[in-house]
Amino acid sequence: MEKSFFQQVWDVVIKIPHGRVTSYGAIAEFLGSTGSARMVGWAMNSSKNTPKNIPAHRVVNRNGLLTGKQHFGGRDIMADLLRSEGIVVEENKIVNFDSCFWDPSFEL
DNA sequence: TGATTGACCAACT
DNA sequence: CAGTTGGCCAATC
Repeated sequence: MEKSFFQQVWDVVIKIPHGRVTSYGAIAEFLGSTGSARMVGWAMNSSKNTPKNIPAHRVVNRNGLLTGKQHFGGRDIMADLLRSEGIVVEENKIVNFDSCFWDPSFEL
């Protein structure tokens, strides 16, 4: 059985270290194409459809902006979760994004 | 069953 | 500098 694109995304996101973040494009590129970045977002949306707990709050856009925070059910749930992990978030974006950025192709 | 959208990114105009 | 297009895969209308 071959994993679908979504399952591969989940597998990578789950392996993100605590207190670390990554971008949709990084995951998509790791999987093969930057064009699949949109699918990563969809995978997050479907993440609730899987028994695995997907730390989608650790996945942000290329600018470190919390684009999908609105999908967390609340307004600043995503930012609050990131702050809880030691990540500095301000105005819906990660301040030290460059410091806590995690590249799947680099550490995985 | 075909067309559109979707939490993106990069390049082109 | 800002707006548009192409790309990728899957789900929803």
